[in-house]
Amino acid sequence: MSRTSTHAATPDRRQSILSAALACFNEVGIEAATIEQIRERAGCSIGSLYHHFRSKEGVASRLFIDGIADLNAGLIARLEQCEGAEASVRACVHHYANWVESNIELARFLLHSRDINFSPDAKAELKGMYHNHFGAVFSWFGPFVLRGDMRQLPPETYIPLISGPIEDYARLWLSGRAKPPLSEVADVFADAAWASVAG
Amino acid sequence: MSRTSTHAATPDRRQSILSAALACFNEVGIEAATIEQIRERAGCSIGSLYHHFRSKEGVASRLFIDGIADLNAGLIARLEQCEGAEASVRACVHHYANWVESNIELARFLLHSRDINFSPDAKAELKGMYHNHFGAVFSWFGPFVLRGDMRQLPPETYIPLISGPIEDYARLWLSGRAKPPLSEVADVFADAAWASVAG
DNA sequence: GCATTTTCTAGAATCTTGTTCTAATGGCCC
DNA sequence: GGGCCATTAGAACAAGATTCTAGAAAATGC
Repeated sequence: MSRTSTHAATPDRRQSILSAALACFNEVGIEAATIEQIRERAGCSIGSLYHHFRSKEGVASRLFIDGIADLNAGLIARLEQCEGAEASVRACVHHYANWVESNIELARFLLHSRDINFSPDAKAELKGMYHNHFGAVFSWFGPFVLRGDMRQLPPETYIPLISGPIEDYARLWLSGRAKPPLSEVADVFADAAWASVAG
Repeated sequence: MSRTSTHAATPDRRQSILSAALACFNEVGIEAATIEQIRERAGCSIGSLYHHFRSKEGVASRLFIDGIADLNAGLIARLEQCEGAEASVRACVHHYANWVESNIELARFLLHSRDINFSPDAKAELKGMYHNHFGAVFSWFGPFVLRGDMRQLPPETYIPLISGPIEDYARLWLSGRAKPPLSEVADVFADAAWASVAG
């Protein structure tokens, strides 16, 4: 048809759709955001949107999965530069705080959206990711527990103990209900995290 | 029209709709649950459903608000029977654990649904509730802080420190990713909570 | 360089589903 | 009985997600 600018090749349609969707989702929520709004903001057609993502949930899933992947990868990278149990535990808290402050919009989306209707594929991808991540985390911390630097507790309790509070606070902060920035309170949470798992 | 049993007065349509909706929401999520599914499960008509609740989100809002109200009221009642800071802090954790175990379906809904599109009315109701609740909680704990039984920290950090871990664990447990029941691990979290805020 | 295949874009048509609207039913009080 | 209100029913409507067909651009093979 007419060679309007809309048909302007494929610079990074995909990315522009993700950005547009992130903004829309954060403004009104996944459910209330319409394809039309996302389409308009991304400056693309419906067809294009559905070509890159299977559905609206598909866009949300991609944002979610890539976001978590980035957060997780950063943690592993940071842990590998830590010496000892205490530094590692503190790093978990500080990494979380840093990441949220550097990725505010994405963090808002991740922490706000617990009920995306993942497709079977997305579910599988997410499950695999979690499996690898927790595997890596536990093999990092395992030796500290064995050596007695960290207390032995039911395995499923470590993550809530270490990350639960900072995550909860991040939600408060992102929603505007808490004022002190994460960087300012991160030490409080790092202290608490270490105190709760120290050997 | 024909006097079928469906038109059977008004025993508690309202409640049956709420129960049906809760089940549907938990099975497939708020967005994916259709009015038709809820209607069928509740054994009522569309008109009846919309008579009792303004919209689908209206049903979700009611479940959410009433759930939070019950959880909060229980905490206040329990705190009033506590002597001292440590017992109070521990009570927060244990109350949370008990409540979730006694209200599994509702808890699953509350902890899973962060992005209900509340109507302005619902938003106002929720805001008022939180205001009262946090007011009550802080006036309960305030004296302990003044007296030095509890550490002085940025006010917004107390709740994440005390409730964050058990809440996070509850999410894990409700989603089946953690096996030990809440009652079994609650002490771990109560210890951590107290350690993080003790004076 | 040209043919072909694959990826991408476009937008109309369709289909699902939330919501509104009108009519009817049952109890209740006078 | 007759008016009145709360409740129920289900058809009609509208909004919006998704599918479908057609065509344009890029990539690939020769």
